[in-house]
Amino acid sequence: MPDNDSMTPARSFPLSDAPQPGLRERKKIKTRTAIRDATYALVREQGYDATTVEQIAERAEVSPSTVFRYFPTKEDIVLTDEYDPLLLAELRKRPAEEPWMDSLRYVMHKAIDVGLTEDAEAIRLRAHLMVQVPAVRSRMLESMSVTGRMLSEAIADRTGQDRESLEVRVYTMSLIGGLAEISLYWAENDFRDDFRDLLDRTLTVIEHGLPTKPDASGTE
Amino acid sequence: MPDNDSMTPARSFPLSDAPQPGLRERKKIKTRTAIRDATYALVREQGYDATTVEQIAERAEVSPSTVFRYFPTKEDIVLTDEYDPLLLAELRKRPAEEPWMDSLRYVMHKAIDVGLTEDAEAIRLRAHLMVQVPAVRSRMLESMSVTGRMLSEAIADRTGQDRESLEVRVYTMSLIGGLAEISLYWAENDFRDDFRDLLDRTLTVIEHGLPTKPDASGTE
DNA sequence: CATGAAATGAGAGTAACTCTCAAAAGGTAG
DNA sequence: CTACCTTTTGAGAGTTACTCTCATTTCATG
Repeated sequence: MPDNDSMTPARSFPLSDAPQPGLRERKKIKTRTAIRDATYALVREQGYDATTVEQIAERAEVSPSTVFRYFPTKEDIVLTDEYDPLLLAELRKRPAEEPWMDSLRYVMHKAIDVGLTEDAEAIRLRAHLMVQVPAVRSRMLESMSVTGRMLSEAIADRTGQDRESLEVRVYTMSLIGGLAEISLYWAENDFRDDFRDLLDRTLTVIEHGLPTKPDASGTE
Repeated sequence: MPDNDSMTPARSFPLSDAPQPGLRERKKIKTRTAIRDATYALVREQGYDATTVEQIAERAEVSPSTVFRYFPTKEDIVLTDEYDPLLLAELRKRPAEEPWMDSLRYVMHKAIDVGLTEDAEAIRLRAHLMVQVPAVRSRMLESMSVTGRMLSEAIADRTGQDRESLEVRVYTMSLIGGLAEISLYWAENDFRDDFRDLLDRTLTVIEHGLPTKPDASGTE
């Protein structure tokens, strides 16, 4: 642990219930963030492919075995986060009368605000790697589709559909696909756009489809 | 059934322009299909993970090096096909007045009809692997998103949007995500459904969004 | 402090790739 | 058919992500 925990500042809300369950658990969290921080640093220095797990282990001061004990794949070290369950919880908290899309918009905005203020650098790096490293992009899509499965349960409940219906599954995955594309677009355009704007435009497209003619009254 | 070309029957239309450019090219095609057929056979016998590239090479009677020369990754052996450019071409052939969704529906139907009569077994195996092997699923999404990039150009042209606009990209990827989900749904339900029905229902969802209430008048 | 459980490290092993270079086969001109 | 050039192939060594096992260390608890 050469430097401080700059990458993971104090959270404004708890991610799990138990605050300080014991020395063992605290150490595990420390190891986890140490591995992640080491990875981020090395990737920034050398790039993703040039960074080996051995190097990561060395800098994080753990053994390579331990790295794989904490993260199933190298890609997971970069892109795992803990926002998903949080997002789901927030979503279920929204009033049932609220139009579904409004709920989604609200929750996504909130998630972005939190993420962008807390882990701005990490989020950009992640989006950047998504563009550049196919393996990371793949894993991201995979991970998002897992999120999607949970999301589809929430959507099914809200819209009164069967959870396993094709319609819900397709709708959710199309949502996920669209959301994934935001990050790529954002990173490819050097993070110039406001992520919130991109999100709003994306949700509008998914809600209403493509405008048939180029829209001159848009935000851009 | 080990040897003949049962896996790749005579095509009802040409995939590339040059028919018989020479012995060299013909041999390459033969090697390519030999590797693919060997892979399919081995995967059916032992499963995907248990099948090594060495075994594939042995059965295809080539060296492991050659396998990697023809396919960049093991997953690509399973899921590479040549339908994409075909599909794009068909799409551009549709009359410009035709509503966009109708064009897409028509072309996808055609692709499914062709694929399902020519490579029915292979397509099922592929869908099955998509469900079971994460690496294959990831690679499929990746490959579909490449297709998506081409698709988005066609969509952009047809709808009069900029090719690089966020809207087109998001729309395309949401389409891709939805389409990918069909295969998963189909395979998870043991191929009981008619793929064409699933496709129609999927396109309807993408076009009109989720029905707010479970629809009793549907096809099911 | 002692005892049990969990986490770690060390090391061997697998398999998907990558790179290099020499041999073989296809294509072409005399 | 022979000679020559180009493309393709095979052999082999090397890298790295990832797995498994087992002994050792570290925390928790009575």
